[in-house]
Amino acid sequence: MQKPIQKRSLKTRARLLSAAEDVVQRNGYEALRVEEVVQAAGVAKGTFFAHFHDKDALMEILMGEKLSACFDQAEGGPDPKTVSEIIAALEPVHSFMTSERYVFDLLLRYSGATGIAEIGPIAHCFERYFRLVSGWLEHATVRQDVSHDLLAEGVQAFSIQA
Amino acid sequence: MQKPIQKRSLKTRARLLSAAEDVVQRNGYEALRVEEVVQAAGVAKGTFFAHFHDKDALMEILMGEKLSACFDQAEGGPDPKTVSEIIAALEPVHSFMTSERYVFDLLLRYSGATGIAEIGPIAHCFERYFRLVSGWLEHATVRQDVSHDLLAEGVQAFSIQA
DNA sequence: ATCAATAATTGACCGTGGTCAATATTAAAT
DNA sequence: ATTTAATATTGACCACGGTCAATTATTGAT
Repeated sequence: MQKPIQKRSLKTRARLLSAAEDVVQRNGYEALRVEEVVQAAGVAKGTFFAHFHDKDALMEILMGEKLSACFDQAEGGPDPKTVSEIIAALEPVHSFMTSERYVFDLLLRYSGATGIAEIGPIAHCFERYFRLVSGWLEHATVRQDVSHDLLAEGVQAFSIQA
Repeated sequence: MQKPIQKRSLKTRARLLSAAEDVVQRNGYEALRVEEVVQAAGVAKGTFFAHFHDKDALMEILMGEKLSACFDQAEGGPDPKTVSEIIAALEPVHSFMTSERYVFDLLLRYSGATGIAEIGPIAHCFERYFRLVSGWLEHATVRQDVSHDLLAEGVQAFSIQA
């Protein structure tokens, strides 16, 4: 009993996302302007907000995709065995997280640590972060006196503080 | 060799702060509008930004004062000895932190965990949080296998996650 | 008291995120 | 092919944070 979606709508949404990626590529996340995106996509501003609840919602999608790509890469390679290997494997993720203050703040806000809000793409990525590290720790040469889950949680918390 | 401050300026600043407190009292932090504050204070909008770099700077001051008051109260009473007593003593702080999502997000952003920014009133409060809890833990009946500082840090991290 | 230097205030103006009634397009039913 | 109901798009408009050249008030020097 949900309203059917016209294919025109899907195309428009794809154009908006593609245009947004281009804009980010050029000037980074913080500098993105909705006006710029809709012009590049060739639609009116109102259309943007028919597809995304607000600017942050678009950002969540863009950053979620970027993070996912980082994790894909990290999962693709061989499992890191030592602490420094783990750090090296996570480097792309952390590099992205700290690339712009705006990015970091938004990631934190939607990480799921902060809230009631329904689970979004970024919170999903943080779960993946946790599972990935936890899995690595299981077969790595690290301290064995605490559970892997707790350590993974520690790594996550540390990465946020640092 | 710093520019002298006229007393008129101090009065204006005091009026702005007082007006802002009234506004918050009525409708909470999130709903505060700069326009409303300057009207209540009887000054022009430009004056506001001559006294505070941006809206967040005012919020930092207001929330910092509120937090400080909570800590004053917590420090005034007898030292809590058990975990549940500690939780009870910190209840006003945590209650305030979670009273509005906007408040929580802003506190987190200026907590000092996130950044390069120079230390402000909120980061100062978080330091106080740390020292206070660390001091309590020294004479409390809690696990002794890890340092008090580490435990205090854990409490702080926990309070942020929860 | 007058003047000069500078601190403080003003308010019209701007940029940008977000809204919504009006309009256009789609697609199913006949 | 028409009609019709639902979906998608439009763009003028608003709200609100922030800017800055122009103006006014203060203060110390003479």
